[in-house]
Amino acid sequence: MAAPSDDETRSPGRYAKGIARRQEILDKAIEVFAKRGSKRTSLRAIAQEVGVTHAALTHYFGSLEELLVAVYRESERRNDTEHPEPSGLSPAMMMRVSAEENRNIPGLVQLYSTLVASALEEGHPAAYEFATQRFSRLREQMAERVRELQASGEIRDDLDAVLVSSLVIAASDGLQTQWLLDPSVDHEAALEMLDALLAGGRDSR
Amino acid sequence: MAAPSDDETRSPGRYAKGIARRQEILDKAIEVFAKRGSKRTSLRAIAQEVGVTHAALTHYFGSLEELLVAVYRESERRNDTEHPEPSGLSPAMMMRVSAEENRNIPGLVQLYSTLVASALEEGHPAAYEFATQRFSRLREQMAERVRELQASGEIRDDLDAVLVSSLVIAASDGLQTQWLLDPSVDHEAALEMLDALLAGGRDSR
DNA sequence: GTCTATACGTCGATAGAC
DNA sequence: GTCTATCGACGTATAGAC
Repeated sequence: MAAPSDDETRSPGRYAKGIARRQEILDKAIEVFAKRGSKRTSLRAIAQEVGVTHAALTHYFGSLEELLVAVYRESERRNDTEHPEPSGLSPAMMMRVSAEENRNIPGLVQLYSTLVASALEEGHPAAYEFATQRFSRLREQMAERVRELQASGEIRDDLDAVLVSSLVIAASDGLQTQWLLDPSVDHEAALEMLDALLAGGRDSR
Repeated sequence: MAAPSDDETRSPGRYAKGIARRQEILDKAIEVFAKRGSKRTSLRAIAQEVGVTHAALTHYFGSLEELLVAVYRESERRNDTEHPEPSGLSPAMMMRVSAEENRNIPGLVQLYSTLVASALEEGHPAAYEFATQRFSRLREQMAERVRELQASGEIRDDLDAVLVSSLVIAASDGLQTQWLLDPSVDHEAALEMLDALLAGGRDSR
């Protein structure tokens, strides 16, 4: 929220040429991820498809993990700008909409899971920073929305907004995992049920 | 559920000697995981601390991933036998109790996340089988418990038991992740809130 | 400033000796 | 049944061409 608009932590300088080239490489890297599934995520494989040497990737991104974070962040940013989120959504539907968009890009959901899992281990600062920032930003946004809906009576006002946010985000992430492993898991219905519970209605399904 | 009591998919034979040796190595591998954190999970590092060559580990377990699955399964099995789950728990509390026990073993939660993330990618059959089995077994157990509590009036009977189970498991997993990354996330309170919502009470917190 | 070429150490896996 | 030896691939680091 307080962060500047773009990620400049590893840009080779603030000159237009370098930034443009970095962006160009990042674009191609995203294409590679979108085209292939979750396979072939090694530095050398990405470099080969992008058309450069693997050393060029580390030159611009510092490490494989930072490249992966950049790919995910940029993909998410594009989703947000190309498909701006409709307003007035319930908490669970907010998560559901963005999750559906991510799912259109093959490999992106796997990339997200990999980054979060890496963040939990020691020695992965880039993944850790990505995951903590993502969750805290998401919780803030969601909590604000929850408070609005509590004010308008659409969510029970006896619930802590931050707790509700953590719960909804957790449910969305976890349900997506279960659904990917077993498509018979109806994650959409489960999120709708959660929404109904938060609203306090008895007519949930 | 229908599976035999032990995992024999990669045992070097059904002779007592080989199985005993495998178990012995597995015991030491678990000690290594319990002692260290999530670090040093390479085949060679584990082998060194166990006191064998890395080739010996692949001989008994086939691959690193299968060894990791065996370590997690055995740890979970010991938890279940040493600390049998109290009966009469609510769904969210069931997850909370077992999660707390897992958290006592350093590195086990990270191992779980790594296995699930691997399961989502192609080319990780051992992790995939582990994750799908775990989730489906957990959902079955939990759904049965939910139905009991619905019969006794402690959970709203207008909710689908399987959906509730998926939701509770997802919330538990996701909240644990958020809590590990940011301990200010009160995952216990969030799970209690979910329990209260499922019960239909307005006096949740 | 960009990028290639190259080398280093480690990885998981495998083959074959004992 | 367990070892040594070896393989190809990995991420990373560095030197130097342009």
